[in-house]
Amino acid sequence: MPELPEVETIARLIRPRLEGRTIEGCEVRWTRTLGGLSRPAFARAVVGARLARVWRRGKFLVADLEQGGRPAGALVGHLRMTGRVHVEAAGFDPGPYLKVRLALDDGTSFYFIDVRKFARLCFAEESASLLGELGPEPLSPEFTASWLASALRGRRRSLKPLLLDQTFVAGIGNIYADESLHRAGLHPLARADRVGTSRAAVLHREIRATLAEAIEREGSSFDAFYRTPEGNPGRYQDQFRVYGRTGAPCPRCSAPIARIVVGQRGTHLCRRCQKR
DNA sequence: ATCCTATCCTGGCTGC
DNA sequence: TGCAGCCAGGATAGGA
Repeated sequence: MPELPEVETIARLIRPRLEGRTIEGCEVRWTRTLGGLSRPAFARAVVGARLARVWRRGKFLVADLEQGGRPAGALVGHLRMTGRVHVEAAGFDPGPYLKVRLALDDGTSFYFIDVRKFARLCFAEESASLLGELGPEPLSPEFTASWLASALRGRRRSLKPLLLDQTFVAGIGNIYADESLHRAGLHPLARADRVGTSRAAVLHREIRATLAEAIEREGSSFDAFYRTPEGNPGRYQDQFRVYGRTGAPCPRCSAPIARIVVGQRGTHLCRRCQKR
């Protein structure tokens, strides 16, 4: 699923193709993708706007818009599980799952594609209203070991649901939660407030290392869904220590990787390396 | 505060 | 080979 490293990869690849472009037209094939706005209202808001800046927050892709040099709202995209993004010249075949196409002033188009219809591409006057209450960016300076240690201290939840909670920390999904917890030697069901300061520091370090390495490899493509905007799969799935490796040997101790369900999510761990 | 369940969707897998 | 049924999963909403 597109999590922080995949969305960051996408943002980096489409940024140079989008920034400075003006939207000249739009085609909406599935209204619900717009998250509540009607097609005409969406078209009125975005057509004629200039894509001033493309950035990422958590798992959200954001494009700040301008009209006549003044701020004019933002496009906020979330790929959920099967969303994909392309910026391509005329003649590109987006396939049967195209949801929204934005025609740009250089003849290319921005394609928003989604098989399962969960992904969203929304317009808002203020991007913050769609981003909600997100926790800190795990790769930013404000996400420190001491912040994490004290944030964990106040929570009684299990570690994994907490890491998946976007209001706690932004951008971590099922894959990188499992990978980070294994690397930190922490059990997904361990209670947050029982993780000590030194263990919290290890978790902090491993979350950042996992995300940074995944970005370096342009994310993970463990199924047919995630591709970069250039159509390439990521390369981090080859580095998975636990995710999707049920029964395979733990890379650290060779015990078989177990699969349990935590908060309705498939969860992978090594019972020997990750004690409660 | 935290947990649980349902909802949204469809390709792909399993079992017969 | 065909087909029914189940499953995954990010976010959110509603109930316990």
